[in-house]
Amino acid sequence: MTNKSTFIVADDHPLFREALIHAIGNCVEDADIIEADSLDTLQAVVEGNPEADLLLLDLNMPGVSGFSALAYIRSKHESLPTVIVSAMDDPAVIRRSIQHGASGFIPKSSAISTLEAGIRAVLDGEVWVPDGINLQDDRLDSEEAEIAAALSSLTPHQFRVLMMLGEGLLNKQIAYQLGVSEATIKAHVTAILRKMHVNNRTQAVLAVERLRTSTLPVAETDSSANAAT
Amino acid sequence: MTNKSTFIVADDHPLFREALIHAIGNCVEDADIIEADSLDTLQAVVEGNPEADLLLLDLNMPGVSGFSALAYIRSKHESLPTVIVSAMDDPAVIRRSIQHGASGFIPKSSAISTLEAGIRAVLDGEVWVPDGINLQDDRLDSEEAEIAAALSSLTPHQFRVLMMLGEGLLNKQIAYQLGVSEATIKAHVTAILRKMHVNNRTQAVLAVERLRTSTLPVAETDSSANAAT
DNA sequence: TGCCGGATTCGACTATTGGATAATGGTCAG
DNA sequence: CTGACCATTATCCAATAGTCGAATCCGGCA
Repeated sequence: MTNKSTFIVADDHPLFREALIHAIGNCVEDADIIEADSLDTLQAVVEGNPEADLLLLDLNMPGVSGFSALAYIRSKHESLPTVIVSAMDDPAVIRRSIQHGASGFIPKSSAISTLEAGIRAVLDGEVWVPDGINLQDDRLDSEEAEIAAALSSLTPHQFRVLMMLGEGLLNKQIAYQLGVSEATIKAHVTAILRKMHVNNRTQAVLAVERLRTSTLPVAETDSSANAAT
Repeated sequence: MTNKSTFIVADDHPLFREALIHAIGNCVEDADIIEADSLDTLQAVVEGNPEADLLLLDLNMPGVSGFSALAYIRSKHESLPTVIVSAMDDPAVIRRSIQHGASGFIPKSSAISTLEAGIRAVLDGEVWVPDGINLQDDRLDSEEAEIAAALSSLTPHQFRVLMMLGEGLLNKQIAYQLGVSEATIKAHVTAILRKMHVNNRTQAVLAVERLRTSTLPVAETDSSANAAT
């Protein structure tokens, strides 16, 4: 029992899941593999297997945007090492992944041997990123950290509803898709707005969007304000 | 008259505007310079000077997100060459700028001589981008092109309102800031939703967000897979 | 001058959203 | 078992959002 490892592979692309599973097979013997191809299944699988040894997570699953799922899952399951497997190999994305709690980042363009090396390293407790990526001192943008903290305070249902808000759905549509009454969704939305410290759904969606990918450029922050007149 | 050039410099950072103006002075004699530091002033200036020779536009002005302003202004003033001057020097951003109609892209980190070279090249009718950037065949993402097309169908007021929706403002707040009644804003919003082919403000905001910066990763399309087996 | 079309404006009406409160049932930890 | 928290639903109410029709303004243009 104790030496049988459990892996969760979350990616909406079946062929890619297969590739990942194959690579895992080369890293450990006798591994339990659980697959997820959507936010729904991912949540169910993670909740149902809190003792899993590793989560391989695609940054882009249907129903989840950018770092939201990573930040959320990490906050709920701190003992579950998570490796991001993404088509983006932008250094900024890699750094932000680690800052949001990932234990590794493996570009989808990696060679199989690289992929396996990454998995092994993380299983050994290391933080693994591609060669040439400098993690050093830079910290998570404070605004982004606040949003991540707010996300971590959400319940699983609330998180799911928030992601659906992020698709521009009406309460009524969300209620239908989740099979509950509109009143329930309204209660969730109210709770979400409170926890995210915003006043309406549009602002909640904008907050989530900031965890998507590019916190724009360098945001001139400093400077003035005077400009106005 | 005819040989006096008019330049529009749009950037919210006064010091940087000054630097740009100085560089322009080294490129042409006797130039009329008009400055803009916000979406409001930019719109006013562009509308009021349709015969300007060149627009130097920052990608990040308060009140405008990413490529929205570029796409919009280009569609309304096709004869106004526009050069993006941005702190981002990501090749993808440069390519998308050109795809959205810019005649050039000059990183803010450029040497002054480079900046001037870029301005001269564009004034000569060329398309100028930093060395090493390959513009080649790739086309604008079709979804992004649809959004840009929708933006180009908006009236100036509608565009301004849409950008304010993008900040999560209420109709009431927008009405106050623009000095009109809430009913007017509601009418604008309705028109915007129609033209953008969406059902509510949140979806409109999400569409605009897609022109912000990173059309996420490479959208799995191709590949994948092979890595496997 | 006078007409046309689009942009802008606005009020009235309806739909959706946001917020407060309350009640029920399930789960989990102490 | 009991209390704490979550999910669910309902009801009621106030605020916001969105639609429709209409008046006004404004820049061409015959």
